[in-house]
Amino acid sequence: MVVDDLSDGELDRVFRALADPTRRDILVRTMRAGESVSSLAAHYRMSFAAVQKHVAVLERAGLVNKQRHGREQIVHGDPETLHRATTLLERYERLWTDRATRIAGILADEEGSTT
Amino acid sequence: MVVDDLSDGELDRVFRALADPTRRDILVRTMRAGESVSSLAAHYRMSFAAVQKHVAVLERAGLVNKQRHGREQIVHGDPETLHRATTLLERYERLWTDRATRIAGILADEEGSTT
DNA sequence: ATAACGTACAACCAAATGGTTGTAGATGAC
DNA sequence: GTCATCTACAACCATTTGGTTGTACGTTAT
Repeated sequence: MVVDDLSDGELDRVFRALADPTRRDILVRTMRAGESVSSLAAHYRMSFAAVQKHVAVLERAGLVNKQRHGREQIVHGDPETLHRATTLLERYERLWTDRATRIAGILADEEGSTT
Repeated sequence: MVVDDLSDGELDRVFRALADPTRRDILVRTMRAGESVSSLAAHYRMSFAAVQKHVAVLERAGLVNKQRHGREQIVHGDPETLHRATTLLERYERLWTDRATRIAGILADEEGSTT
C-alpha cells in the first residue's frame, strides 16, 4: 500500500496552505460541501480577490479542486491530499514510539548479556 | 477526552513550522533522539545562525523544546504538539466521511425506511 | 443587446520570511 | 587565567506573502 509519497515541494505547499485560519476555514467548508468562490468570499471581511488568492493557494497544494458549473466555480475539498499529510504526521509521531522501543531493547540487552 | 485545543495562532505556527524541509528534517532527527543545535547545524549547508532560527520557529510552535546540558542546548522533538496537529487533520478528514454518511442517510430515507 | 454576475489576473504595497555576517555572553578544557 | 566552543541576538538584504484596487472576460438573465 503506497500510503504517502508527497514530495518536499508538495509538503511545503500543503503545510503552508494550512498555516492560515481563513484557508483552514475554507477547507472545512469545502470538505463539508462544494461552494462557489463568491459564496465563500461572502463569509469573510476581506475582498473577493483576497479569497480568490486563498483558494488558489489551497488548489496549488492539492487540498481543493474547482469544478466549473455554469458561470460559477465550485470549490471542493480533496480528502486524498489531506489524508497524505495526516499520514506523514503519524509517521513522525511513530519516530517517538520507535525510539522508546529501541531504548527499551537496549536496556533489556544490558540486563542479560554482553558488555 | 480533550484531544485537541490548539488555538488559531498556535495552529498557524505549527503548520508554518512544518512548511519547510529543513525544519521537517530537524523535527525528524530530534524526535528520534535529542541533538544539540550545533550538531544539527552540521547537517545543513546553511549558517549556524540560520539553523538556530529554524529551531526557534519549531520551538515557538511547540514542536520541539530545548534542554540545557552543560554549554550545549539539546533539542528534543515534542510528540504531544505533533499529535494535536495530527488529530486536527483527522478531524478535517472526518468532515468528508460525515458528509458521505449524511448523503447516504438522505438516500436511504428517500428509498423508504429507517435502517 | 445590454446589464448584472462570477471569475481571472495584473499592479501595487506593507509586513513577514529565510538567509547572511558580525558581535557578545557563558561554559568547559587546558 | 586563557582559549576554544556553543549559543544568543542584532542588523541587514532579497524574496515571498497577504492584502488592496482596477481592469477584462465569459456567462446568464432581461
